[in-house]
Amino acid sequence: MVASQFRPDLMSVIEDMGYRMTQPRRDVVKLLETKPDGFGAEEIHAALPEVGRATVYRTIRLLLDIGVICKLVMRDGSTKYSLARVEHHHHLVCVRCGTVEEFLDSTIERMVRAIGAEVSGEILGHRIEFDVICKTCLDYAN
Amino acid sequence: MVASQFRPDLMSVIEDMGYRMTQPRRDVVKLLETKPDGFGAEEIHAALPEVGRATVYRTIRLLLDIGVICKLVMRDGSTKYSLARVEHHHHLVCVRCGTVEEFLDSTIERMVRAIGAEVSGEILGHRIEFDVICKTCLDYAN
DNA sequence: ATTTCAATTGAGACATAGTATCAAAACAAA
DNA sequence: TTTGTTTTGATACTATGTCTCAATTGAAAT
Repeated sequence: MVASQFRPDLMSVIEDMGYRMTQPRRDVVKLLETKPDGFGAEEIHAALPEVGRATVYRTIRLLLDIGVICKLVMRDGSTKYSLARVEHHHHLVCVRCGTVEEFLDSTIERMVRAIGAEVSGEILGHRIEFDVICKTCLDYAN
Repeated sequence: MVASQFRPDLMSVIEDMGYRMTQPRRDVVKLLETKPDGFGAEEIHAALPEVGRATVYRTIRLLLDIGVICKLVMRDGSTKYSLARVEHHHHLVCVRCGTVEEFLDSTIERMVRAIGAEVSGEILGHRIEFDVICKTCLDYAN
């Protein structure tokens, strides 16, 4: 099951957390919201010359802390950030076109619980990413 | 089920792949084999002043390519490398003491197949890491 | 044992991603 | 409008890794 597209306005989330509504933050957030397939920090910085590099990184870190975006490590080791539409999910990353799709699956959560029972320690969290070739790319190849 | 400790000699794997047996490679590999809980590149470089930094990184990349070590991304975003005792496995990383345990589980592989049937694209690979508090650390806390 | 030559090395420059510092500017509450 | 805290931008710095290139080395062929 693919995650729904619903997502509250990011800027109001920042406000609700007690952070200030500044112009640089508005600029960064507004741009991020146009990137459904994830984004890199330098890409954002390049697109917003009026916002300092440090501020771009600080805003990304802030959004990560709040939990409204997540950090993805690609197969090639590079980093991408992606809007988090739902709280807990995993990612399907297309290795051909780079699109990132959120993935919700009760199978995974059942599995995590099953493994929790098997291992001797205590499971705190997990990171799961699937490398795929998405439908669009598959179709295009044929 | 935790992966077995068996592993062929790394240096002979390099040789078998047609790469040269050089002194720097021997030094790096010999050191890695003493690190069951993973290692960082700079840690290896610092411990081997007679081997150039580039060579340390090159050797690590070589071992990654061959598939005898794997790259782990920790919860804090830092990178660690870890000996791969078995070909396909996942990791249990203790967030307290840092030990890395390999993990083999048919549940995971069944799950991956099940998800493959659900998604529209084609699954090529996956990365799965569990953050845990290992038995030793749990016991120590009590 | 010596030659040969591609593979490998070390030094150091470069690249990339991100953090720290700190004076100046901008919010927002009073 | 004042005030005091947050936030910012410029820039230096750190960490991790790659690239370049002349010099060296391993090992295969003599």
